[in-house]
Amino acid sequence: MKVTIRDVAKEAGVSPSTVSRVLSNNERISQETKQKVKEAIKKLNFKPNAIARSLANNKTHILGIILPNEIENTFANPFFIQVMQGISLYATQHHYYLMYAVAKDKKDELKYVKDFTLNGRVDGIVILKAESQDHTIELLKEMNFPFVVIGHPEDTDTTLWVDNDNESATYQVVDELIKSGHKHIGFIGAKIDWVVSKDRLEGYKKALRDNQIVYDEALVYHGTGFDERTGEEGAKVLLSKKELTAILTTDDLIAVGVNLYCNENGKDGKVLIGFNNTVIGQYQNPPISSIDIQAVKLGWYASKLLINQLEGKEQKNKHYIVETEWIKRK
Amino acid sequence: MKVTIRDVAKEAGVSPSTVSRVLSNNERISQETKQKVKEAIKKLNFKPNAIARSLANNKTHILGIILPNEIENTFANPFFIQVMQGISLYATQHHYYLMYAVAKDKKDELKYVKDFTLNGRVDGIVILKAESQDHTIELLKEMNFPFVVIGHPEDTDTTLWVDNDNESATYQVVDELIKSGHKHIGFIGAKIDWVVSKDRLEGYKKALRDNQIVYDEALVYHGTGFDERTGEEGAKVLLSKKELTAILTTDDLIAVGVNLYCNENGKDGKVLIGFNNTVIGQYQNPPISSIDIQAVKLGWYASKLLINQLEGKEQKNKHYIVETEWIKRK
DNA sequence: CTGAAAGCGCTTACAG
DNA sequence: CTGAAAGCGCTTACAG
Repeated sequence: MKVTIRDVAKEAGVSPSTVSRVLSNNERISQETKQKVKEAIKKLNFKPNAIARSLANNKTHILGIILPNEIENTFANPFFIQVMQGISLYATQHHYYLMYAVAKDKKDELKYVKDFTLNGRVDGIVILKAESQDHTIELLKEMNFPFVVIGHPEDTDTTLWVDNDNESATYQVVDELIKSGHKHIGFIGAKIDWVVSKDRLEGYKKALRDNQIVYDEALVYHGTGFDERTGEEGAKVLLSKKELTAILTTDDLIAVGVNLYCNENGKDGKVLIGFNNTVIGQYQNPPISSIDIQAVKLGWYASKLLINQLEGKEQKNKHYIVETEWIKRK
Repeated sequence: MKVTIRDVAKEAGVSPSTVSRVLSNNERISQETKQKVKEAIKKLNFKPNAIARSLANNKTHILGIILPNEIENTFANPFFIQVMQGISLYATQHHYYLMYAVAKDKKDELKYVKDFTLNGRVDGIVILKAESQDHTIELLKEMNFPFVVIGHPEDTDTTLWVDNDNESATYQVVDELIKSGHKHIGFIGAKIDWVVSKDRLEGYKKALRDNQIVYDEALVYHGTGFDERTGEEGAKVLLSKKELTAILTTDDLIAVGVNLYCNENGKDGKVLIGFNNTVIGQYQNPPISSIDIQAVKLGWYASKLLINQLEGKEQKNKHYIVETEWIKRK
């Protein structure tokens, strides 16, 4: 039923080896036989079996993407699908395929990584969030299995990664806010375990310091995730202690939560800034300013780094910093 | 380096065939040898190679998901990632894996479907959007390749599919609006080529008819996608012709666009309804009512239908209707 | 430039 | 209950 390389060989009057060589574009094949084989391939509508190739080559040409544990809260956030799109953009152009798995928690994540790698399902892994002391990353390194991290792993030298410069992004915002007169600027972030949270807080601190403003813990709140609840909770906690004129949050959804709390409690008129430049921030009332992290590009570069490594290409850059863009609104 | 079934066989003092039988839980293996083999597997930390298994079995245990062409506009919409999560939920429980591809347009979609199927990369395909006269679906049927459609294909008998009852969802809303006094209800939808658009319009029409209201084309606008632009455009067009007290749209993002236009042009105070129950609608000012289509469930059932078919299970239901829920706000 | 043979790591019908 | 052998559909080192 299924047409194989043998059928093509018979049709073209050559050996299977020759057909295989034509398929892989081997140069030591005469134009003439190449032609014959190509015609036979066309005539029989032959498509090489990807699985058999993988087995013979010991390469799947598949990348495995692990969507991280906290995703459920965050599924409203277009970050993940945009990253997946970016990964896909580069990968398909270079004839790589993509598998994904949704991990319920960190343990689940490890399970999938083991499954994907040890059973030979994929050639490389894309990790979508780095924690400090990340067990998944440790395992992958130990196994010496190719992977790339979107985010900022602790070990920045040997690991492939792509990230924004989150520290300088928040630095820039806070610095500008201070220079335009704001004295009490709040910070509301997600889990402080996440490297991304730490980086963003660091820029906030540094900007204060460089402007001779004393860092005040009472203006900072660490929530659980990139969600509205964190925003509402954070606003409630911070605003009960201090008067703030601006609040920097680490996600548009958090900013939306803050906005909600402020509107409901007559605390409006504050400058609010989020991250990710989502539609939801854009259509808030008032619209929320946001730092665009360019998730598609993050995915694209991650894909590029990993695939280059898999193809054994020399690459000077073991990581990329994707520019952020502060979209000011109102 | 890599430990294979032969190493395990040697370690356990049996043949590779026996190891294979233990792996596949063949019943005709004595408890004793089963024990020996299991110990050897553990000792050597053996993991069977998925690719080799696939080749021998002629089954990949992989499902291919084609994310449709119009997705770029719609990436803000959590629908796709939720569906992917739902598919994953059922699939991983049943030891299936997932590949995805992002299709730029219909032609691209066909290309991926051909690639996935003809090269033997996947056992089944999930299509995320049905058009009328859908070439992808036609091809899959012609090839007799297992697939499931999320949405409502034209051929509802032989094809596996999962959908909401979009017609009755809009019927219910419009009927209730009329009964509570609304006489001029607008309808703003995405491309009318899409089956989902047709179904939603159909429910609107039927509710009018059942309430002895004449259908007026001037109250209906068909845009290009599930996006704000369609909403803004639609609002502009419809509201220049008629006074409307309520507008039913086929997506929260469309409703957001309508809201924007209304707020900016002093046309506020209208009852606005969207689809998908997204965070963005929820945090609009005023919040937008929405019909929750339960995208995770749509994915879950699609996965279930397809996998059951692949496993050769008898199934009476060749399709599922996932309940919608009208989330009323304000 | 081309072919025969062995191999990738499994599975399974056949034989015992 | 278990093993030897052939096979899944490719690739590639070896020989010519």
